[in-house]
Amino acid sequence: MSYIIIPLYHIISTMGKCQQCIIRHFNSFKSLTTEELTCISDSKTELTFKKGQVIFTEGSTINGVFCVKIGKCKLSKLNSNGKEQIVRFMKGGDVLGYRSVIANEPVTLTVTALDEMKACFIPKSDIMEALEKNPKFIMDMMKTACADLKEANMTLSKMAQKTVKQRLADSLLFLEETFSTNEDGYIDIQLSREEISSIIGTATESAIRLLSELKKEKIINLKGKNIQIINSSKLKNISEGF
Amino acid sequence: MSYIIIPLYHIISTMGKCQQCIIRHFNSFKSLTTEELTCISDSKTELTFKKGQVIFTEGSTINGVFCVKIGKCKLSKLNSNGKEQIVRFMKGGDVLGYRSVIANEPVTLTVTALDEMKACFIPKSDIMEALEKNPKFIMDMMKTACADLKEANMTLSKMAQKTVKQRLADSLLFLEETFSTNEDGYIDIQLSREEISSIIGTATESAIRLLSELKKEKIINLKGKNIQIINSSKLKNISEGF
DNA sequence: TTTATTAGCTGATAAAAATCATTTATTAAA
DNA sequence: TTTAATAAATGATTTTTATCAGCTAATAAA
Repeated sequence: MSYIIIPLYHIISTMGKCQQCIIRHFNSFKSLTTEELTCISDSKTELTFKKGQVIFTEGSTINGVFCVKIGKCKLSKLNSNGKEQIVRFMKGGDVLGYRSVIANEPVTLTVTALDEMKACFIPKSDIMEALEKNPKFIMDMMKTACADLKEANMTLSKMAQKTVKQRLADSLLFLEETFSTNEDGYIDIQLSREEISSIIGTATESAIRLLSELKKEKIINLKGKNIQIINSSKLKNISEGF
Repeated sequence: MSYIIIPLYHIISTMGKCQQCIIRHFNSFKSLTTEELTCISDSKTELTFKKGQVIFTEGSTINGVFCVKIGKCKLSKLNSNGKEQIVRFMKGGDVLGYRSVIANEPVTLTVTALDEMKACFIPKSDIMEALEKNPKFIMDMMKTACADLKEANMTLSKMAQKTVKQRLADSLLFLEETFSTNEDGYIDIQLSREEISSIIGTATESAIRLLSELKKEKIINLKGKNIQIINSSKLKNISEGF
């Protein structure tokens, strides 16, 4: 069993207080009492991760959860053939690693930063204590788990039943919905063609070909790694198989 | 929003007490106090479902959970193309509908009995009260949700990365592991070829063809709807892509 | 700046899987 | 039991998708 080692250079000297943190209002941590927040604030570690940096690897034991403040990351699984499968994304407000901490098991997914990320590492003991003592907190966490489960089931049935083109259309709509667009209208996430193919579970060449097709049909616009959805209703139709 | 209607004829006159029920030791209900069990026992409804009977449909609102005592059922989703996707199976000991009750949302899956089923319907109010008052119970439920989430993520990555043949091999191994074999060595679940294709997300003809192939290669044995795994290590190899 | 390396793209071909058509079993109904 | 309906099986064909090969563009290193 491997352990995660957090290098010292990640620890930022400028630590904020959890009590003043806005991010917590977007997740289960909103249910924590002032007392609990103070306790967590004292024991938390503020971390930064560079683009491409691995936060933890499949099989590792993590001794706490990561509350994502800013940035985006991918949660993926390495298959027996060596190909990566992206299972989901996380961004500011999401709590990383709660499943492993609650189940008291090693993590089953590898998490990699997709851009400059800031996250707070909160020790397992603090989380478990809050879960045991604060009924509102555990209920909130439970709802998060239920929402994640629903999402996973939906993705599963989409994956199994849709063609590659349908899945690509669906994923592009999902990415826009999840990460919004920047001032230029491009989806606010930068993914390589290989990563896009890892979301939809296809060969990189197929993903590239289908993206070019969608561009030719003027449904999307491509500019390097930037993707803009021009005709989202057409994309929705493709995703539904029409 | 549609509601579930439970016909009277389902209600069995011979109601057992939850306190004496063995099934509860296999799920979160083991954490309930005698007092809580008595309360649930008084308000529960014992139901039977015939093979093929729909327990609830995608989009319905359920006002409680189903504690499966005996029998098997499939949880599926109807896709836009009209094809069914089986997301998971449940059997004795499993709790059906907890996600919907906790999230306070309509169910997202359709549940259909695969054989003669017996289940206890426990009203939402009782479940919610127990969750709020019994920290051990909510923690147990939480662990169930986490286990389900882990499983869903694993299935997702398998679905996306494996070929149809690999998925079939994987599913057969999963079915044997989940439902064991009967005295004749056949997997103890009866599924139509269409249902098998709905697990792996493929055309029925493809599933049939690959099953025949596996039979020809003496890896499995087929006798109507009964399937026997003869060479599970070979099947494992196929599943892994070797 | 030049060179090396990686990522992205495109065509050709092979392999996998879906669809259509037909036949044969199996099960349900008359 | 006979007939009808449904499920399972198989062949032929088409479509989809993966793989291989080669090329260009973009990025990183010297």
